Amino acid sequence: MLNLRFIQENPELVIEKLKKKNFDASEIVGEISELYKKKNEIQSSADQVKAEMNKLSKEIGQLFREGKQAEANVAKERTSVLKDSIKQLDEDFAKIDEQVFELQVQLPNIPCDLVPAGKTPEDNEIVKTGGEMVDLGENKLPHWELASKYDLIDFELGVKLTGAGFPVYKGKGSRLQRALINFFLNEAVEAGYLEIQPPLMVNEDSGFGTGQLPDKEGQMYHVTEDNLYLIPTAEVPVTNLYRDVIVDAKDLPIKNTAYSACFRREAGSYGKDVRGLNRLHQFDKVEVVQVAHPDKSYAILDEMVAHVEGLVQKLGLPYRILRLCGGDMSFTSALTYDFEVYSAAQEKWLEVSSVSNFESFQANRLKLRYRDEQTKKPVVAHTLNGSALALPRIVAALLENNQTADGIKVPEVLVPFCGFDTIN
RNA sequence: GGAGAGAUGGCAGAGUGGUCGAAUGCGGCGGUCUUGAAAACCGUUGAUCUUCACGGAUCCGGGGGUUCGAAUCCCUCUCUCUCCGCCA
Repeated sequence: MLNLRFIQENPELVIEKLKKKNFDASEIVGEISELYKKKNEIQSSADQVKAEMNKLSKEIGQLFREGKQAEANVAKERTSVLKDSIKQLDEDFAKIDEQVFELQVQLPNIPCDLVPAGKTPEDNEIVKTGGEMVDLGENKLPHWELASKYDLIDFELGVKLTGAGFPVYKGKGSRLQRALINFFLNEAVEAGYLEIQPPLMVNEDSGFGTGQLPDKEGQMYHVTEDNLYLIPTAEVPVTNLYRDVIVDAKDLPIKNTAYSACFRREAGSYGKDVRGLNRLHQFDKVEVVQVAHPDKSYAILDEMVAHVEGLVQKLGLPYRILRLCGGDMSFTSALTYDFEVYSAAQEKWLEVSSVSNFESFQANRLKLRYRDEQTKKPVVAHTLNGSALALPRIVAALLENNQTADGIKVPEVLVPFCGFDTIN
């Protein structure tokens, strides 16, 4: 969420910048401004009355100790007016504070200047294309057919056990998954990330901290009995490690990586987008998260993009990197790069990673700060994260792109992890 | 699931109605001493809101109440720990 003071001091800027996200903030910002002024007025009145009350209470205590009962009782009578007034002011304050907060959380993050204008995915900017496109010829099979041909993934069994979108991986299919997870984690650890194994369920506070709640409630599986949410990404528990934390400036950047299963309800998805591995309710992903000094966060974003690029290159997949346009970006992001790999049988690009700088948007919610070395004061940090990588679509592309008449070739980098070089 | 205990500053831990944003210890920071370091000693060390500033207000798990006055008393919720049961 955006800082209140920042909104108050830069209303025009906020409105102008949010236009790029196709968000008309003028009404909300206007209301916030008005309420904020009122809030300050109430607070200053309340503070004054409270100060008087505190003073009076001390005097009464003093009188009692001196045994001046009568004087004390006279003074007591004067407090009742103050008391009522405090109660009223506190109520008004709480109400208006709540109103401001509700408006505040409705404002999306401000996109950074690099973000291209646009409304739909077609407006995203392709910043780089890499890897070799393969020509599979006539007999190419989509990954779901390959998965069934080599008995790697059983979608029907998943339906039997749970429902659509919960595939069962078998044999070399399962081992390939495990190999990818290990490969990705090793690469991240080598790049200096600390490996974390987070809980797969989080509470409401954590959901709020990273921005899933309150708005995207419907995207997460909710265990109502215990009021816990299944994580849609390891970003949620890992970033929330730093909720309500003030870190030393010298500990920045903090680099964490985590493998986790991810759970998404994907309400509203339908059609051929959900075929095979293209869109699942449960999938595996390795995530990288960083907590950064504000001055460094954009350099770090580039570093993270380079890390993810290294992964797809090592896997030998044709890829492209997109800079998301204002209309396609998430609510919380200031700048996002998406990675897509080309799935040669489906003949389409599949999103496999999203790397974002949230600047202080999450950190404001999280109360995640670092202590400035000069001023010794807490300053809100920046947070970033990226998939490195999400497995299903990587698997889809690997199966499709590497298919031959004799079987599916496994990328060399994965062979040490899975123990075979061909699926046949 | 049953029974009990507890939640205080970075950590440990005191505080059962006013002088308590809170003793003390550890840790952190600055200094003295030292060739340097350690030890010792001295000082310092929470956050938020508000104000140009002085200052003021709020915060002892969350919410509510009693009182002139609450970390302290009452109600309620949440969470944690211990023991028993069950169990990977």
